[in-house]
Amino acid sequence: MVTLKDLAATLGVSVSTVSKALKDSPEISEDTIKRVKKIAKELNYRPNTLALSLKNRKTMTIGVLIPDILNKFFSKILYGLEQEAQKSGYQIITCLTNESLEREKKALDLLSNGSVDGFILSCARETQTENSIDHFKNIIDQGTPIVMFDRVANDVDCDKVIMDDYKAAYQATEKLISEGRKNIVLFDCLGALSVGKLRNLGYRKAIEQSADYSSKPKIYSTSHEQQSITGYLENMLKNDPTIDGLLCIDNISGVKAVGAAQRLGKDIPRDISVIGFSSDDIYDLCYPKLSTVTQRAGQIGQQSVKMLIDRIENSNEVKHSTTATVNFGLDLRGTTL
Amino acid sequence: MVTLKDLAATLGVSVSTVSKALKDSPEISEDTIKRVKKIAKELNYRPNTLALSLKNRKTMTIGVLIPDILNKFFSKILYGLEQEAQKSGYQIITCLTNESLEREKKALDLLSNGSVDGFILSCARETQTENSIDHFKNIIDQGTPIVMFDRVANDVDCDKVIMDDYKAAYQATEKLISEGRKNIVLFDCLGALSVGKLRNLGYRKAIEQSADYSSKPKIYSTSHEQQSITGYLENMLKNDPTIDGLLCIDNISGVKAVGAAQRLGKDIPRDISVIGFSSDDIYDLCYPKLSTVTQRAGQIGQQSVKMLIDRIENSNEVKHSTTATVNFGLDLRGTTL
DNA sequence: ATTTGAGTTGAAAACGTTTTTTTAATACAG
DNA sequence: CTGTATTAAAAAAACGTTTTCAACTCAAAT
Repeated sequence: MVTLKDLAATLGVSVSTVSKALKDSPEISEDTIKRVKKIAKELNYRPNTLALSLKNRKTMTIGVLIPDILNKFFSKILYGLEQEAQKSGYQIITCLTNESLEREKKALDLLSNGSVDGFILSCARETQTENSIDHFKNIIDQGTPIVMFDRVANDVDCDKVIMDDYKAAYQATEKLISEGRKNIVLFDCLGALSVGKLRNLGYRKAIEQSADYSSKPKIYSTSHEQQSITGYLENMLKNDPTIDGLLCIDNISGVKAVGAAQRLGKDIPRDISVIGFSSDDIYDLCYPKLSTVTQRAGQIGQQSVKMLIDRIENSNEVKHSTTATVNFGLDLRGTTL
Repeated sequence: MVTLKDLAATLGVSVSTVSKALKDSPEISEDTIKRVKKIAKELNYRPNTLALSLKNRKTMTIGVLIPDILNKFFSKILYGLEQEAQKSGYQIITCLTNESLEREKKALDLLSNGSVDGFILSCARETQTENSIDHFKNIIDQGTPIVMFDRVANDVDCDKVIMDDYKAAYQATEKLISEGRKNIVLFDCLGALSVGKLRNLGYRKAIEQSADYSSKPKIYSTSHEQQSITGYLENMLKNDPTIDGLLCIDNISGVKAVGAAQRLGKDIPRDISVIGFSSDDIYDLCYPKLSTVTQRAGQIGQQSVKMLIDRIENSNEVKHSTTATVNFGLDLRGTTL
């Protein structure tokens, strides 16, 4: 690593002269500037980011906490975050919390000592189950801004980016009702996740509000172990054979449900309509293609970065927290009428 | 941010005393140590990582370059990397190169000024197409170690972690031959990727070497646009109706092929056997479940971290580059006999 | 009473920057 | 000539650490 000192030494001038020359300071003579730049290029000098960050108390780095990188929704988010951060010259340092509260705390702790200018995060499952929020509050009190997305903690005062999960489930359910379905079921393997609750609520509301629909809301739920989902769905469809509408509120079970129904000899979408939630290209993995509520993951990421950078770069202004809502899509493909 | 200076000021001692006290130096009296630690805890002092890195010329950070985070193989790798890095107290800073050579160069450039202790990367598609390697060599010459995984550049002298793609394709093909298949096709949408070439080679070799198999190798290839793959596969199976064995060498088209074959009225695995490549749980998204060559992505990640940290922490020793080969699995599920 | 030395503490340098303050040298006006 | 601008460069301080070395205090040993 070649430093200013090295340049100064080879040229026989002082470090400060070199530093100024490299930024075209008017204090330095044209000639010196030229010489300095020449040698800097020759020796491939590049300023040490660490030293700069230390000096400026600004790292141009965003800490990102992702609960589950294996979930495509989150990898898409990460993609959006990266894209947008890069535009403004920010780096991203990613920590995978793996749905664990402890790891979330650790990650926050590790980075909140000057390593990052702010955080963008989605709460770990455990964090939401236990409704733990003090660790967030500490960071914020300490002056480091946080933007939460998707799985947000309502009781923490910070900027948030969400999708209108309530409305999405509501509209998807409405669609099923409008098809004349009589036994519309919500399948939930999201556990205590905030988004799951909202989707449940939206479904219920749509069912209860509809004049054309006489049955009660009916929710099947199971824990989030992916392995058994296929089996669970098959049993569900076997034991409750009049199900003719199915809203799957997680990322993947829509596709599995289509397969399960077909194996039971059901014709899709004649006998049963299926709508999934997805940020994925997974809809193409069954036939007919899955109709989905589409989460605009990329947009959520972009929006989060914008809000965080705004906070960081205007940290002097006081401005109370805002919540941005990113639009969802209701993409009707082959599994609905 | 509370610093040593702050602690020193509140206690009326010097900064050096505080520093030493916090690390239980025998130079410092028991009493002082106690007082220092107490106040440090009270004020929630945490050492500034930036300052430490600058001082120690060691960042405990690994730069990771991922070509495509939307590819589950890579997200699994990232997961493995994180897990393993954490064990040794290393941070990971991720850059998504998005398959672009230019972004790969930029990322390397950005981080190779003291921000990271080493790199772990898989080459961008463009890098492999253009066979560009100088940017890697520069980094290495400069003294920063690189570990490459999966998509490696043969002409760069550095540690590498790969799967035996050649052998994997060979064995998968052998399996199809041993079923008595007569028209075994390889479907390739991997373009110029190094791993794709190896898989092609393995397939060819198995076909050509087999005494029981009379046809020539037959390879269908298309560009890597995911959208059209389903259609392409359907056409392929329609136009070449005697295909009875199919080796799909990318992550996703195996599932699509199963669907396509079924839509053409073929019974799987009676009429046609399908084997995919995967690091994914995607095998469960068709029925019967997809037989796959399984890439142990997590292991690849772990191994990469181990090798890099070994390099970093023993940078004094000269030791020539090694290539680790991580085992693959041949998981026969429902789409083979 | 002086020396030795152990036990504590503090000062200073270093890591690589930027920026403010000083210094030195030259040019010009009175 | 003297004093004052002007210019160009260097020195020093700062960011937050760690570490080496110096300094001081007090008691024990001579």
